[in-house]
Amino acid sequence: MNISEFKPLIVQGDSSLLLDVHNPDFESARGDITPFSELEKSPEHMHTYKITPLSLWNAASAGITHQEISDILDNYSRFPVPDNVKFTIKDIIGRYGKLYLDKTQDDMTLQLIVDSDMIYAELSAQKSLKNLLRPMGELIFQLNLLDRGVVKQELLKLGYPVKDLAPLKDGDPYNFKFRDVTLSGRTFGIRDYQKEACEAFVGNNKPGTGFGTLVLPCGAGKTIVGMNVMEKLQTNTLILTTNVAAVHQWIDELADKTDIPREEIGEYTGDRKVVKPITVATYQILVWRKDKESEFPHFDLFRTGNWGLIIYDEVHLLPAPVFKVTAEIQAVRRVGLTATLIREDGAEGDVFTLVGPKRYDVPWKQLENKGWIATAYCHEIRVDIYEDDKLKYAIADKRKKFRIASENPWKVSIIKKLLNMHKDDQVLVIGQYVDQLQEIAKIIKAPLITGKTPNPEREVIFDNFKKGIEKVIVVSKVANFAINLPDASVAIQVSGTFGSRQEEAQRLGRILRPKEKDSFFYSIVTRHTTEETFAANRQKFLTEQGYKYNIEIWNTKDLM
DNA sequence: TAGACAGGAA
DNA sequence: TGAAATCCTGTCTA
Repeated sequence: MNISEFKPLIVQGDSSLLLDVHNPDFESARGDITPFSELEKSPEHMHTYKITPLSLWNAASAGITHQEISDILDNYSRFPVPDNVKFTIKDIIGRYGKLYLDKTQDDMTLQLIVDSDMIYAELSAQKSLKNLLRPMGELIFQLNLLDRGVVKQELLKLGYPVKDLAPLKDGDPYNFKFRDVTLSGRTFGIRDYQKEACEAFVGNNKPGTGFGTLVLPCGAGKTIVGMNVMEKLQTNTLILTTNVAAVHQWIDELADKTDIPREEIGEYTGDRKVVKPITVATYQILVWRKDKESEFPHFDLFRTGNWGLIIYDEVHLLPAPVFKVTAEIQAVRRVGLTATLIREDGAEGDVFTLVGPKRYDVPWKQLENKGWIATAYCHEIRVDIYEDDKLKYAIADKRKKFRIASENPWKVSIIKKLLNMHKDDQVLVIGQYVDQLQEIAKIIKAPLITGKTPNPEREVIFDNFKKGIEKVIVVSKVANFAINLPDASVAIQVSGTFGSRQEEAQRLGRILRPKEKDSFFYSIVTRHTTEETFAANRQKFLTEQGYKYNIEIWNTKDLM
């Protein structure tokens, strides 16, 4: 028998990759292929990855060559890698850098340089580019400075990623230093991977660097990485976040760990509109407008202030109108921070072109191995549908079905059992429907926090939880947003959004912080219902990060 | 000046 | 596919 029959990977002609989960080389193969492919399906025996143009260009922008990718595939492939796959990889990777943007003599235009007559002809004939690109001959197009982002977007749609070498403008300088000892009295140091992420972004100021996206797990200190970038660039910075609590957290962290005086940090939100050399704003205030027809009154924030750097926190949530402004201001250095580049609206391409390609990514497992985040065990518990719901389920439409399955009363019994197993741990019970959570909270006698819970009340509950007076709290979708939610080591998910991968990632992230202790993540799902399918989709992201879901079927007889 | 709350948005 | 949370503005009250 040929030894290659035992290799873990099957490369198919349609650029999909099948990876054998039970193979001894599974882990190393997964680590090697994720930089240039995306996980599509992760059932128990075979995982499917897909090589897409975007995944290849992200790899290319990180400096991976087509030869390296082919070698990785050859190395793990059970059968000879189809020639057309290798050819496609070479072709697509080769497109990265074929087109590039550069400066011209004057300040109002840029030039797009292509490397072949064919592409020149193709782009000249493109309707969508007619008003944007002016053919100048000798493989050069001219474009207006303001169209820089739109042109890049259009070209990506046509399958040509543009390498942007046109110079970035410098903002006003702003000098500050990190503190050795923080205001709160802790010694402060930047971790190795945080430094690496920062360096991958800054790129020694070479042309084609100074914009990009950094992917780091929840709890890995994205704020620190952002501040590190600021410290390298020493310039006026605009920081954009998803909510006011995050705005305050950025301000507190900056005041705590750098010598920037508080009065030089501006808060630009619904409450306060203060612009300072360092300004933190929400996305929502930027996209606010009176009605659909009027202008965005707060967009001026981008143009005033002479920013040398814009930080897009949680870039996977960046709203569509902000992409538009970002397209306009392509000359400003910008960094996107996120735990996952997946967008449920599929706008990854816009992030790639307008904010910038992925420059850095660490698998969660790697940080776990190094001890920066807790070791987590994930379990999916499947239980039968409640007898009384069977008929209702059968005749319900799709959305009702999901709700009935989500609110399966057996789940409460399972929660009780799990709480018994984790008597000494701090536990979060997380769910999607307030009605269901109210009932659970009543039965297990634990406090409930939903969006309606007033802030002072939340504080009290959080405080009791931190002190250990309260061992369990029940939380609704606030768990996805509230950054002041205390650390726990066990999370029980009773229901979740229709297959949202980033939600699952967020929720697991909730229990990764207490690193001295192992963490447990339970997801309770009703058997043989639509909930199973959505749960499988939710888990994809975590599977990609190397987490293994233990699937258990719990018998209802044991729950009575 | 601060807060509480309603209403609309995405 | 739907429910829930959040944000911003404007208005009212003290």
